[in-house]
Amino acid sequence: MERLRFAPSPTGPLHIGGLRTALFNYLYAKQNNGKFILRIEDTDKKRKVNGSEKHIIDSLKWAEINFDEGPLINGPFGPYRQSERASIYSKYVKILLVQNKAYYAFDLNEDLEDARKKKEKEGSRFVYGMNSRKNFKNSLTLSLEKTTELIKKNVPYVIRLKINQKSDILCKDILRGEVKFNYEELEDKILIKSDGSPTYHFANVVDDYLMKITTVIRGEEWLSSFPIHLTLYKYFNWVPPKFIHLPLILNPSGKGKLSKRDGIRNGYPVYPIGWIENEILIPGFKEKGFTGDSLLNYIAQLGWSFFESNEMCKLTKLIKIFNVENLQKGGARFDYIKALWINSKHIQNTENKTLLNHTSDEFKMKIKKYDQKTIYSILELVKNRIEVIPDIEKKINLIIDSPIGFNERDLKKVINKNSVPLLKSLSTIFSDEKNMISKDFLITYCNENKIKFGDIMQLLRISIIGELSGPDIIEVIKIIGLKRTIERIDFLNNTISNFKI
RNA sequence: GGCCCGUUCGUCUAUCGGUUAGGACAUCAGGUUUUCAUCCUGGAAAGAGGGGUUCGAUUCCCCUACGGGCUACCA
Repeated sequence: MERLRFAPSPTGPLHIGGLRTALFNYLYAKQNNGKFILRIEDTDKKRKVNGSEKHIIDSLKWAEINFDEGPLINGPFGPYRQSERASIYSKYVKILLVQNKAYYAFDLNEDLEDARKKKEKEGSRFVYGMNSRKNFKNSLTLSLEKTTELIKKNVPYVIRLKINQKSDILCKDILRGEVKFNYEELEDKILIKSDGSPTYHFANVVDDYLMKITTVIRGEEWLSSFPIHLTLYKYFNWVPPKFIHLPLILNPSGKGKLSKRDGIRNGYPVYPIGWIENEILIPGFKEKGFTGDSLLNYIAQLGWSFFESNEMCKLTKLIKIFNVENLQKGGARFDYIKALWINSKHIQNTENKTLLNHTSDEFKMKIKKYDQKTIYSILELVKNRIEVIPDIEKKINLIIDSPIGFNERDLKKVINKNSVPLLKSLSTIFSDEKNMISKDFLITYCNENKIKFGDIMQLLRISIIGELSGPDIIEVIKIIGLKRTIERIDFLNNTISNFKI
């Protein structure tokens, strides 16, 4: 059975790059009737951010990416927070230590820093590895007695992975084929930090093994540490899972990974749901009026494609059609305009009842006064003008509320010295019960009285909704009724009568 | 700088050696409409550059350029 995981660090809010990784893992798992696991990689206490784990879980929940095992719900391979698995890591690192595949290192940070700076001056990179570790203070250079003594004296130490082979290492990625690295350039990565906590590399591999992960789908930023991870599998004699390194989501300019700063600067969201920072809310896609389905639909097409690129897909369909073969290798730039377009398409394909469910409680109360048929017909009338969720209320309100004021620019455009008499006669003909108000009726009326049809329609439109653009005004009149139409015509007339033209 | 990954219209992408290089968003023009939006029709728009391999390369290989990732006791 396939078992996949999403393993974020709670160092801040989840962003859509992470959400996409979660999505692909989820799709692959579900497509194969497998399990999707959420594991919180909170090994770095210093970088842990309050509320982050909640944001991750809430975001997944909002997008309806449900995990089968994870914190809160648990499962057979828990705990699912790495901070709660300390004893496991120390048990496994001992195995490496005993087998001489890992070693203690007592170096001071300053010494390492100096070595780094020195190498940097020479124009190269410092690597704590097979060619340099002899110059440092570790259990490979110190005698056994000295090492035990230092440990006994509580001198801080880290445990490093020992890489000793002088050859290439071939790392197999399903998407990219075999990627070649050289062991000599690899660092003796720290496995256990001086505070006893594991680093990502170690905890991640141990947990993937223990949690029986079969396929790892993660971001390309992990490709360079891929050989370290495979070495760990080899040292433990474990069969590694399959690996897929996803291309990154780039910011719209293509310069660098999509980041929070870009989003704030350019006014688009980067988080699925909002995140509060310094007491201000950074809106997410949810707050901007996206549905979970449309966000998922959009990000699924960043770095992956399927035949009908213009087809709107819900999560259930994505599960069916997802395939690894169509994964892209190059980074994909984020395009908010396209995301917005997909959202509007999703909304327009959604049935009225569901759409109304998305509105505020206040609004739901408000529309209770109207019968359902009326509200549905209004919604049908305005549906193709809805791009984000808040538009639903806005567009319906435009019709059921009387305009509080008029758009001044539009008003100036249509009002002239004929407007007052025209409005008066409109008020009169709308009041006459004998008249069956329809488009044809108005056209005939215009022809008989030598009035431009457009003039009448524009006056009607601005009196009823307060501006010059909007849905079919005859339909609006049918919905709101003649009585209110007349009220609105009269109201406009009164308003402009006091106007200097 | 080093190591790794990548590169098809402005953007997301299709093409698994032979295509008038297709679609979508955006854009432009036209049509429908009382307006705007929707919708419909159409246009402009791409294989980074240079070498190979091949009867034939966007596709395979090499070099260069450009972009990205990594380069922490961060993940």
